Amino acid sequence: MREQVISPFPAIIRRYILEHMEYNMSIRAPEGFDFWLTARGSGWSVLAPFSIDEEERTLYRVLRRGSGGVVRATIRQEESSDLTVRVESREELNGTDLKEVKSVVGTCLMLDEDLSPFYSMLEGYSEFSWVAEIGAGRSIRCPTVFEDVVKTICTTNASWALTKGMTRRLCERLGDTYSDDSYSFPTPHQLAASTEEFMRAEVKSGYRSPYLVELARRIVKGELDVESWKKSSLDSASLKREVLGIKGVGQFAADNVLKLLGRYDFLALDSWMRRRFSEIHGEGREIPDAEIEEHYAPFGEWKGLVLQLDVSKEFLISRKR
DNA sequence: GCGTCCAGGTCTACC
DNA sequence: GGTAGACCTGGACGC
Repeated sequence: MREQVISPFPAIIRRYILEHMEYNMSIRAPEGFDFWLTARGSGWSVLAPFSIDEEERTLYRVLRRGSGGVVRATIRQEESSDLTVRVESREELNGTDLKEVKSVVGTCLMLDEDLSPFYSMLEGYSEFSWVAEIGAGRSIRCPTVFEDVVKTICTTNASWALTKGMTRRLCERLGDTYSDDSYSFPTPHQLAASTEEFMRAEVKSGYRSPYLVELARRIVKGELDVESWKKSSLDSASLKREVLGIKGVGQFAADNVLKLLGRYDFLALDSWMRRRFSEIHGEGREIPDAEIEEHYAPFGEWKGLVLQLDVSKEFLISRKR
């Protein structure tokens, strides 16, 4: 559908509107899936090239297709359970392109993840009955493991404002341009072609810069296949050892990457979680990690997710429709 | 406006 | 195996 718009915008904007194509699709969501709770409940949804509109309850994502073109997806959920996805592109898209976008959206929203075993396990814990009631437990992940790892490294030893700044500049400086203010996330090749000096000066990723460039270069050289982790047959402890092989990835970051791979065996404790746990369960006193570990041990392979929900309970319930 | 302090995880060297 | 110090940015705060 080509839009014909007569607008007061400057020429460059008007040309953009006249040239972009729009496609609308719907995606069947799993039973009880709450799109906005999932999108707003995850910090990932505000890290470029994701963005959200609180008023419209909309998630945006700029993405680079396998063939190289850049599109922007606008994702919402109306009253029905179906998700609506509007895809904007400056090139004509065919069925294969749209199928690719649909698949990426499914990956980002973890639509393929079955949480019913998790909800069944929680049935024995009345203090967590709210989790299944509101359909909590899902979050946003990136289209690639590479992007998830890069962003996780950008969260380490950084305030949230700094993390947001680093990821935004990564897209602006190294990604592909979709419009004046939206860019795709750089591919491993794009990041590998950068330098530590450029990253320090332009992305302001500081001492993380050599780690990020090295990660991308190892992937490009074929020394490291992080995408294979999605379907790895390794047990979580062995997979975690592999993740820890990336420079810049320590205990917290490795646990977080595993969570994004759908494995919740580890806690991914950061300073905010420790503080929240202390407020909720320790009357503000400092609590050793071993004690937190012990607290969630009964939840076994789900303990990381239970901790995450436990410390975010108020926020999640307040975001529920 | 400037300087100082602090928060935020990981790495490396050292014991 | 455990610990101390360095790494870097941006926000808060005091002057």
